[in-house]
Amino acid sequence: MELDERKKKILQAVIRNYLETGEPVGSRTISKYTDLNLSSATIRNEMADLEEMGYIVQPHTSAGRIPSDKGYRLYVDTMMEEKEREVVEMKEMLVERQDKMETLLKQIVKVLARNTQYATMISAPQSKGNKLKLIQLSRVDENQILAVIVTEGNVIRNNILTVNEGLDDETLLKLNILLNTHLNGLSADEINLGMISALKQQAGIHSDIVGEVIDSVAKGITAQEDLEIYTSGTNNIFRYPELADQHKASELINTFEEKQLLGELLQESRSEGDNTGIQVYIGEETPVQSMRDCSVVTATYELGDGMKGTIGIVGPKRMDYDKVVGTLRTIQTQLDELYRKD
Amino acid sequence: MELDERKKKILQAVIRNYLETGEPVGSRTISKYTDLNLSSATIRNEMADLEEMGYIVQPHTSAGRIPSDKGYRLYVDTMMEEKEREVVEMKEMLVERQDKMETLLKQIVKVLARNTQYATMISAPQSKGNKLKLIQLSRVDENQILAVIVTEGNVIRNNILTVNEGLDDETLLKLNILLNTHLNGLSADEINLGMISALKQQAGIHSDIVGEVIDSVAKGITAQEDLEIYTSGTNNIFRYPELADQHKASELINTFEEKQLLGELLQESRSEGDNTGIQVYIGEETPVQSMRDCSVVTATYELGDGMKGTIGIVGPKRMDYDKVVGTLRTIQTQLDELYRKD
DNA sequence: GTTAGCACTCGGTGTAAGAGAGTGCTAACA
DNA sequence: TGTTAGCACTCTCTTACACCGAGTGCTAAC
Repeated sequence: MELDERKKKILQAVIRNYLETGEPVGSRTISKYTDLNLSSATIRNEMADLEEMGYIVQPHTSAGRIPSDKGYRLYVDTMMEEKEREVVEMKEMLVERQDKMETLLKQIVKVLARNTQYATMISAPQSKGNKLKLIQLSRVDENQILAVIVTEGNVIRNNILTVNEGLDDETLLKLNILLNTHLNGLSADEINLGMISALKQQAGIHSDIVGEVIDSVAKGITAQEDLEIYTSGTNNIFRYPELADQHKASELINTFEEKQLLGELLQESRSEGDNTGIQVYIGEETPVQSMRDCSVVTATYELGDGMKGTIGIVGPKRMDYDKVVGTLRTIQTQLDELYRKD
Repeated sequence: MELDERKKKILQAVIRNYLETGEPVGSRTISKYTDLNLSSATIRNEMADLEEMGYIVQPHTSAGRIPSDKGYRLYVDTMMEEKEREVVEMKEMLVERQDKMETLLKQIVKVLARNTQYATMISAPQSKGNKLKLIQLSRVDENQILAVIVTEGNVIRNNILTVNEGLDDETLLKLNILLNTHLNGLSADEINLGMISALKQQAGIHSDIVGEVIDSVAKGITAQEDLEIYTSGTNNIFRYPELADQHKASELINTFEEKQLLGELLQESRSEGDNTGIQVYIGEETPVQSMRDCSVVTATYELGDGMKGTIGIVGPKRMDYDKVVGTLRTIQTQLDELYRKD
């Protein structure tokens, strides 16, 4: 059977209608809604075909039809009309670059959640390929050293290193200079073991302790660390009855609290996304178990130079894809503009 | 009417039973449960009295009784038998002091949530009265300066200050020395305006920019900042049917996500707590609207020297008070021991 | 190919009946 | 006077059943 133009139109009408109402949609509704001027009987025939082809399903015998995952997929791939959305508040909020990455990210998810009414998440930009701006070692205690590492985009990371012996001020100062002269401007993947051992040698005399410190710092720079993720609007899932039942809600909320799975999801979507950096997972396509009744839309964003992170929006399968994709696109653009000036 | 010994025993039995089952408890159950050897009819009479006195209520005419807020209150105040609880995992986890406060706090709430099966929260220890260990200014950009402030207990705070003119390295170094010599070892409330302006004077020549920087640092030290709060186990609320309905769950989860109200709650409980630092809010007693069907138990903890924070546990009103209070007590003790060594 | 008509299916709602748990009250008992 | 047995009563919860409405699939006519 072929999916001709008329069938497409009907499918689109079914989906649009279902997105709005959340109720199974029947032939009569379509007959009145569209400009096809067909009777409900004709629509019924066509819908039977669409069902046979797997684009729509009947929850039970005498109900209307709802889109299947395959139907949504077709819609997202070929029928969606992205609405370039004005993101309320977004502009004012982002006009001024936040000093701290953390604040910026928290704001983004919050605003996004308010705008879309879905649950949102964002992963901090990965520092891989991200340049080191500053390393600062300071003594906080007899044998504890604070290492502050600042990378491009003012991502600040603090590490406390415990050393066996004390280090005197002078050594520490030398170390600071040494590390900064050699490492600043480099990105994490440019800092390899060879370079580290060269540094250790150069540190010379106190090589033991110094080596220890350098190791820790190196680890601090390289470490993916536990991939920071910020979320917002988790309780929006209660807006959608199909997600709000106890079991599903609990699982979802747990996923959002644990954050680990979210990390993997965002991570994966980044490598998979198409050239626009936007990726849509519908129902079972989602790699995260607890989201099998949801759809997830992710967007990769880029701040300046190679600093990439991912934004994710989680909602019911009948989410407003047009709006969500449009909104994400807007944010991508705004972030890009904001940070390109560098 | 007087609350004699027998009535107390019956009340206690009612509460104990209700805590376990979550079902209204009837006279027959009590008659069999207790060692009072009274018939159900007698119990019925007593229960009618208890209801009249307001300690128990009947959800509807032909149901058993459940404790009222007043009943719980009496129970908590006079009948509870704290169980000194071994906190599973706690010991291993805390044996080694965490380098970073953040990690420690996250671990505590997580372990606590797993142990109690309730929702948990913790506020970071307030730096008020908490001594400054280190201030470190570093330049990250032409006109951006990173101020790292470390206080007792290794609470690290990063601030990025934007200055109008650049500062040369030498000035920055001087500033570092100046700030550290004068401020280290002081607590936030010892650092007042007079001291700041004295410092500014001393900074002399570059007074404008330097003043600006000092101001920012001072603000950084003093600022309550947005009171950091960590939570865990929010989805535990789904374990308790009386909290799991859509509306309540949504509200609760929202409260836990927003965190602001939690902050106020923890803050308040700190000042109110009795001498043991443990405070129980039952139902309507809670200052947070969304928790009016919950009970909240808070405990103030102290790390070393004046660094106080608060732990909170949120569950249904029929929470296992004995266990929760016992657990919190244990944690108080352990944290105290751990940090007293200083 | 399209449409009108019709029998059929099935979920949702409303009502009624019955079971079960628990109470309050009365009267008898120690 | 306090305690207990007995009983009628109340109220929730479950089950069964009927009914309504929405929607379908099919057939026959256009």
